[in-house]
Amino acid sequence: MTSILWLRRDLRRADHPALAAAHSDGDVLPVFVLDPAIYDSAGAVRQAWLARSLRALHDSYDGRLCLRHGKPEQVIPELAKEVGATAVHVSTETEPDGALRDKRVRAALADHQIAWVETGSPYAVTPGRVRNAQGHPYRVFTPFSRAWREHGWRGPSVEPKRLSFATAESDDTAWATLDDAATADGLPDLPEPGERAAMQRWHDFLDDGLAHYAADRDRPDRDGTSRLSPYLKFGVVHPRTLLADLVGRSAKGADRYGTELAWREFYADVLHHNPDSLWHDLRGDLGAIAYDDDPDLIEAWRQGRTGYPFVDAGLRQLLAMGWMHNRVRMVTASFLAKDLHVWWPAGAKHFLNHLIDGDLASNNHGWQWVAGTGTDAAPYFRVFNPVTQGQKFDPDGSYVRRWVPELRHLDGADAHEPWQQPDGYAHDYPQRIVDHAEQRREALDRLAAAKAG
DNA sequence: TTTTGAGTTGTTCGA
DNA sequence: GTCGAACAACTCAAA
Repeated sequence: MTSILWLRRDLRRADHPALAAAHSDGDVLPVFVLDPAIYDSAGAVRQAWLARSLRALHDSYDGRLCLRHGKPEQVIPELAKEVGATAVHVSTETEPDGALRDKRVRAALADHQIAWVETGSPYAVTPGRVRNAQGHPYRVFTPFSRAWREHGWRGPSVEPKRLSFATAESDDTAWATLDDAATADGLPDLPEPGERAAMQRWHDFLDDGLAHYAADRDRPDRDGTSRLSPYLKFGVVHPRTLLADLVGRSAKGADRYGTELAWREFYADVLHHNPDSLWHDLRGDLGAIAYDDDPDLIEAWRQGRTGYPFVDAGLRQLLAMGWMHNRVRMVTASFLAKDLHVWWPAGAKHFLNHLIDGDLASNNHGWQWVAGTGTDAAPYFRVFNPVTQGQKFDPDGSYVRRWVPELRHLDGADAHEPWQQPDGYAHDYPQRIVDHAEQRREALDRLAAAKAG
């Protein structure tokens, strides 16, 4: 018997339940489908990262990965017929578009009496499984995370020792497309692709980073995070693998890291139950908030030319690295939503376009949290101050100086307030495009007005 | 069923 | 400089 292992957000070989399931069916044909509907919507950085990750995946599957280009609902059934596969194995996809796509593929396969088998998902607990006592999904993080931990998860899946592969020709033009993307001009330095690099990074982090994680994770001027998000994005490493390694480590850092993984699972769960919340307010009942749409201000924000050093540093880091520190994601998002009064999807799209780790659920629900339209009925008055956030989390200004060369002549925390320095604008750093205190009041007024209206 | 208390990530003001 | 209170009202989990 031959079965197809259709890989999507599970580009690995280790700890892979769907692979184990396919293996137990007989010969395995590992396949990736380059679907223009998804691929074309990714920015150059994530395309390059996907391309390099797929090359690494091809290697880890002994050069047996079959790459095809096209619509999965056509490609997968055709390929199944071509190789005489009797089943298609996948990890469950829970993101809205992917879930719909799978429904179409599944229907097409059913027409040919080919089985569709879902085993595992990109999450330790598949979205939809964690429920409260009434059987309802959670919409508040803390109770979710408690229930999520209590629910527990399987141990890592044992990798089949000797895989027996089926083979099929790859689409050479698809590989060419990927190779072009992988080597495109102007790409930032990207992480080393592949499972081995991911695990190397993880073990380095366990050895050197975990002990200080709880404190350092909020410091963009330090290398305090695991930087595994690009690998988690495509399932090069599975969170279950990481959680298993954290067991028995009593340090605060281990607990905290587990909590951060729980956030990823929480937002996936929320999105699973509310697919429309991907691009629309989760809480549509808040009343109509008045938004602005000034293209010049939005473009200044995109380019990191707002005149607020911490904000600009983050936005420039995003363009330069394809990555931004989490703390700064919140601050820059707050600036767009609260200081420029722009509806969050514009910012979420910009992030997704440039982030190497751009994850739909985490990104868009993170934005909704900042905008106040998402989960967490948090106080409406939570508006980040871009200056004090910088002073607090980048106390000697080194993060700002790294990404904003116009401010490198300013010492220490002076870099956060060039307007306080006689030579603050000596190197053409832009003036502030809005007054934060004024716009904070404006944002609060608009929320109050929306409520009253 | 009703009630109670908590809710990632903040800021400002005044003592 | 430090610290606590105030900043809405609401949702939701749990007792």
